[in-house]
Amino acid sequence: MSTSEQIVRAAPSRGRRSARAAGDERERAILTTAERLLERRSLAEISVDDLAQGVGISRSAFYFYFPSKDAVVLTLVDRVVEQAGAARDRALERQASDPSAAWREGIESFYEVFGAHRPVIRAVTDLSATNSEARELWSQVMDGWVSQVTEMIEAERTRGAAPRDLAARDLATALVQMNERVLHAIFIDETPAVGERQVIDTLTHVWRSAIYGACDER
Amino acid sequence: MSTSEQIVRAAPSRGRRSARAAGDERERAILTTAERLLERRSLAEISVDDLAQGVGISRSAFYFYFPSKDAVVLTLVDRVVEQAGAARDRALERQASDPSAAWREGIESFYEVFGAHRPVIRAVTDLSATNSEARELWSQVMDGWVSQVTEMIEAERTRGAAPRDLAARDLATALVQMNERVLHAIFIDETPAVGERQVIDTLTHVWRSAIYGACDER
DNA sequence: AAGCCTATCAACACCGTGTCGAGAATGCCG
DNA sequence: CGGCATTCTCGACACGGTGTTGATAGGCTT
Repeated sequence: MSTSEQIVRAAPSRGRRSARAAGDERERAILTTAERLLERRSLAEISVDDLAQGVGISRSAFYFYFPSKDAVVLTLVDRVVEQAGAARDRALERQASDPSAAWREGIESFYEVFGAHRPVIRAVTDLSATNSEARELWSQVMDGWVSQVTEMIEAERTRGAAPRDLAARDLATALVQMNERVLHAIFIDETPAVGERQVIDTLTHVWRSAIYGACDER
Repeated sequence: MSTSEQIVRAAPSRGRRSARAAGDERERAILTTAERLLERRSLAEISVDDLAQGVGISRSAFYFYFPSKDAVVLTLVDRVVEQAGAARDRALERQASDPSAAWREGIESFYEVFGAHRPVIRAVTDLSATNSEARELWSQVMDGWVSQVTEMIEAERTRGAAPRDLAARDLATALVQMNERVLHAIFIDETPAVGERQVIDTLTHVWRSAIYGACDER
């Protein structure tokens, strides 16, 4: 806890050109408005004008703060990405002490990070249809999870607890993508979808059996 | 010439208002043009004008044949859906004779149906971001697969070959969605993605172990 | 007061969509 | 043949959304 970040990450620069100003408030207001609107409507149904009106400025004033609607979403996503990274690291630490429980906990954090920001998740996947930056950002997130899981699988194999039939990375990729897809379906109320009450059990079962189960018959 | 199909299938009606005409040819030309263009560019990068020019008619003439760009894609998808249904039924028949081989074969047909129409698949997922009809159509396809797989799992359980830990339908949903996501990633060259050579093995392994493996520890 | 940022907006140019009404082209029937 | 309907095509328009630009206002510094 006690996150004492004094230096703001010089990072992405998706927002306004210059830093520092009273209008920082406006910038944040745009972000929260976007998140609020995304709870009710899909990204495609939200115009720059909606965003501007939601904050009480004109459409063109919006462009002072963000170069486009997409940039707003990407900024929102950046935050979630950061949280996802933290959750991932926490899950890794846990593995050292209790490998068997780690899978379920990893899946749970996946669920929580995604679930806490459903509108943002929905927006970034929608955006990925048209925006390559969104695709790259998201694939970076996925890649982080996959690498993590690959390492974890390999650790279990080294320990002698898991068989070596498949390339660990392929297996990890399939499992992580399953989680993404299954949770996404739940969060946007698709049908068919796994029941939300059972989702953790279901995913955990598939993970465990796939990782520890031998590949008897080819 | 001599096109002697007098009764056109009363089917989907996505296309032109009236039936019957020499312009049937044009309608088909639009569809093949769309499929061709989708091989190079994403749906968002294709305008109605591109489609019209590709066929050699004016943009407004296009609207005589289809009410919108989306309708063209949906028509294309209808075909694939039909093929998917056929592949699905074939897989089911196979199960009766050899339950153990059926899983792999089912996954292979999934792979083939998807793979044979990559541009169309890409288009319908992109379209789902903005078009509810696309979402419904696709979820119908998924639901078909899930129901099929649920039955197959239950058959194996009745036979005493598979344990009953999880709700069969939840498990089936997770597995089918995994396939969708994993194959989709491969087909649109995402990273991370499972290696295309190993994908059938990887997916089959996860399916088998999840279906036949007991859920030892909760 | 002069000058410089920050912030705001109206007006404009642009692009893609979908509609409408005015006709060609084609074919059928009397 | 000539008249009429259906099929098809197009130019012109209205609309809605995006992103840019140039003019301007207010505040803070020096």
